[in-house]
Amino acid sequence: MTSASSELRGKSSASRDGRYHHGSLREALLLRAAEVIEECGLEALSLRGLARDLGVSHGAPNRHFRSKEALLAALASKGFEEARAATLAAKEKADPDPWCQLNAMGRGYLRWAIANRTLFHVMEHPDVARQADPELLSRIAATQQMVKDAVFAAQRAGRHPEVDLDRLTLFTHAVPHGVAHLLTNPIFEDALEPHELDDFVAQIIELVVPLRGRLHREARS
Amino acid sequence: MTSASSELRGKSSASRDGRYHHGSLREALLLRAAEVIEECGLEALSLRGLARDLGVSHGAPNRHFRSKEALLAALASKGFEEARAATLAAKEKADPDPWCQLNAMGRGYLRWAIANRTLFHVMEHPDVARQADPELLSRIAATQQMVKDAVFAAQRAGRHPEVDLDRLTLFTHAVPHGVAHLLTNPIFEDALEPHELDDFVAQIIELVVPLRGRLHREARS
DNA sequence: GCGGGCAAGTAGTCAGTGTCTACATTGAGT
DNA sequence: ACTCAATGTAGACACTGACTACTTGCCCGC
Repeated sequence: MTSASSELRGKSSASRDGRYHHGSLREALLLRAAEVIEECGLEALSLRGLARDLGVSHGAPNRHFRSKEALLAALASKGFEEARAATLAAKEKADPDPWCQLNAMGRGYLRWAIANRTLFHVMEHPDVARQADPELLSRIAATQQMVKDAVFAAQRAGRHPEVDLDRLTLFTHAVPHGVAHLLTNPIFEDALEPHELDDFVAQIIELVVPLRGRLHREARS
Repeated sequence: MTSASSELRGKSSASRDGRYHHGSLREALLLRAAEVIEECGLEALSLRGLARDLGVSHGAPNRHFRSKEALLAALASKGFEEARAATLAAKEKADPDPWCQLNAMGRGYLRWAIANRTLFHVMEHPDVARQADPELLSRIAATQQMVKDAVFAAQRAGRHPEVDLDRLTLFTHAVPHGVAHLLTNPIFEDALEPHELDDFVAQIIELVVPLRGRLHREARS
């Protein structure tokens, strides 16, 4: 197992100049961790490497995260919160029609995931899910509920009334989720030009929550 | 980081009795690795732990896998092959109508993923994708091509003729993929009763490749 | 203002890990 | 029978996560 971070890449951000206390080590750790994962992969992440990069002693991270998994859980928690916020923001910018809102949410979620692939992958890491961090769990539950509510509203407005709500929610959630997963996987070389991203996302989501024929004025996001 | 395997759980299968050569260490390693990941998580997997469980010295696994990642890649490769086989088998059992075939493939893939969640997760592990094992890559390409061909056939038979083939393929692939991902994640307690699995899978896939109104006699699988 | 208490950083240690060596054992083919 | 490549062994090295006891410095009540 290689050592990751510090030697492989120039210690990115500042090795706090002399001060005994870092000031915001917790946030710095999370930030740097995301960088390292992005560049070197999840297995290459090490608490000691992070400590080196930030110019603190190897034990310092333990003051903020009981374990490596706890750090990952915090990262994942941050990711769920950001994803939820992005999805919610997209919803609120959209037309009040439930179909439009659900469509906008799908696009918002998918765009966020593509733009934040590292967090997205950490969120889905099975080892993260395995531990029951209460903050993490509550944020996940909040995301789930948000999706379910929107799916319910759209269902009342005529979208697949014949299907059980939970199943419909799962399906609806799964599409942007799965697409993001396939797209952000290094296996599938992401031949996705930035300029066609909006169009791409819109067309994919249109397959799940079709807006064709519906009113179509919605705020740009 | 805890030590994983051996102490936590009784060494499952045989510590080869005295023989110097194990006989089929490679396969045994892959099998045991899947067990350990299933029970203790991916991070808890260790080559030394596997060696202990199988009763060989700590260096033996290196004869078969250059690195831990190589072992994971082999596991993933096996997963892609199995998934492809399961999907293809489902296709060939189905009615020759392209819609029916695509629908059957989706159900076959989803059922396989639910039944083999461990392999499924390894296949998607970003660190696995990061390394370019040629066997792995070719199997992934084969899977992709299989899906694309089936989507193409269904498109010629009238399914979403307005959408670009690559995008439609991505969407079609993403649904069972995403659903399996959400379902097999320990976060969402899988309140999926085995007896309702077939019905559940069918209803989800029906949302992607609707068969309603089409001929509906197909072999049970 | 000052002194105690406590959060945050340090340094050392320990078991466990991946990966590399050099060496030992086997079995298959000539 | 003899070779030789494949496979397993044993030891070493640098690294890791996690624990400990110790140090530093900031904040708050007096």
